[in-house]
Amino acid sequence: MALQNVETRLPGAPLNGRKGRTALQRGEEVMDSRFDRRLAKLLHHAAQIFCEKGYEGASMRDLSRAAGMSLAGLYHYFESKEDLLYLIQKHTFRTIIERLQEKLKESKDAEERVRIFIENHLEYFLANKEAMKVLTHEDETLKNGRGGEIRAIKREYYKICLDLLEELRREKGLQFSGRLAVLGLFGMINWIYTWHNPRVDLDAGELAEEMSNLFLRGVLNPAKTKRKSAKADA
Amino acid sequence: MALQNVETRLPGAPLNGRKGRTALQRGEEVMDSRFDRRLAKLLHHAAQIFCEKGYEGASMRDLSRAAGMSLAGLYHYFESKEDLLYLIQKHTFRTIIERLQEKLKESKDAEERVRIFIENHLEYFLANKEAMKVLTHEDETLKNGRGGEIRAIKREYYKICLDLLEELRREKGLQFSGRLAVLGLFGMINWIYTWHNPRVDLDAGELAEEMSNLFLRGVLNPAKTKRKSAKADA
DNA sequence: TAGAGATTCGAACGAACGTTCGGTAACCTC
DNA sequence: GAGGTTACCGAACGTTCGTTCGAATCTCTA
Repeated sequence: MALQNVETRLPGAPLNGRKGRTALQRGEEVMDSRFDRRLAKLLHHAAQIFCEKGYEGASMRDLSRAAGMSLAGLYHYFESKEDLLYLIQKHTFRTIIERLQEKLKESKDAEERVRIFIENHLEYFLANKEAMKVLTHEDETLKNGRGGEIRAIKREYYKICLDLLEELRREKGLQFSGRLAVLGLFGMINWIYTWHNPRVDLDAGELAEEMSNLFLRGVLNPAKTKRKSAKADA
Repeated sequence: MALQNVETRLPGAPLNGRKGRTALQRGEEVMDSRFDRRLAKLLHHAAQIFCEKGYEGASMRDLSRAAGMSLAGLYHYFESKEDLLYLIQKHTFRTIIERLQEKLKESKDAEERVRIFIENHLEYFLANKEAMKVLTHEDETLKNGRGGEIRAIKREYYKICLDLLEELRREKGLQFSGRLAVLGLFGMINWIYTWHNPRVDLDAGELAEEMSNLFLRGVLNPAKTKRKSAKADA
């Protein structure tokens, strides 16, 4: 799995060099070259720093220190700080979607598939806390081209969840707003980075079950309660 | 309602000046002086800018431009950029808690009180979107003294919500984790700033009712569903 | 209306920022 | 082991940052 953008950048002719690609390839496939592996480590360090200080608050010098590489040396691996954030977000998002689609193949039951969605999200979230915080916390940071691309992936993820919920609604003959349900669910599961403490809180699997129960009971049960008016209408 | 910290700063001897307070007071009470009113407007402009660009990404020059005041002039009203964020967060938090406690006096019914909590939160949230985004998005930005003070108010707010839910649980004889329920609820209602569009989405009251229903059904209904194992255990 | 304090400003400070450049060392291939 | 590419670095560039300072103006009271 090569992290970099294959079409536009190859090891051997990596960044601003427009001097003809001398591609380090085997057969047709770009390999996990040393370049790729080093870049992956840099992205990991960068995610930790962006997580801790925020994108704007973190400096390239912080990353240089954490990665044990000179400031100038970093720019061999990506073309700008913005590009760095883009690479982190894209890789994180694509991976979580990829894993989800793999797991969704395991069930055809609508409710079960929603549970798979939640469990996949939380599992990846808690195993990659830093990157996932960067993904959710800095989701308006990127602008224009790179921002648009990330936003497109986000819509894709949203759409998957919406489809799962509407499938459930159809199957059980329920009535609820898909949009509201998706966004309510996203709120619950994305908010976790603000509070989860592995020493105190449940692990991913247990948390996923609890949150699935909470959410699904809320969605599945008929709307029996009517709002009591606190004041008599005047 | 004076915005500033009365004990440490008064109009007339406002900031770095330690030259003896000549307090502009009437009777015992500090008034909404011109100083207070101008400060309130600055906080409003600052909230908009912090909301748009983030705390770190926003510059004092941005604020100077938006407020139509010189860069140096700003420092007559607060002592630093960090103080500015602190004043915004403190005022916002204190106001939402104050209003909540006022409204909670109107009902003794446990479920109704939870609904009041949600409605109050969403009402204030949507009416003060910028300040509330700054409150939630920059909640780890402040450190040390000022950060500790804000975190204390946040715990207070958390505790109010937790007590409401445990009151509900006791009254209805239910079983659920209060912590998980509070944080799940907070996720749903705080996440809103990332998606709410007033031209498309429900208004505060309707949204509060929908979210209350979703959440309360999830909490009130018995845990009937057992997790179906997707794979037979191997 | 004189004077004291509140308010505002232009200009500048040092520090930190993202990025670039020319060069050196390490590596791989033949 | 020569030659070309990859990997990396020290030093610096130009810009922007938060903040300060002394002076000018405005406002209110006595």
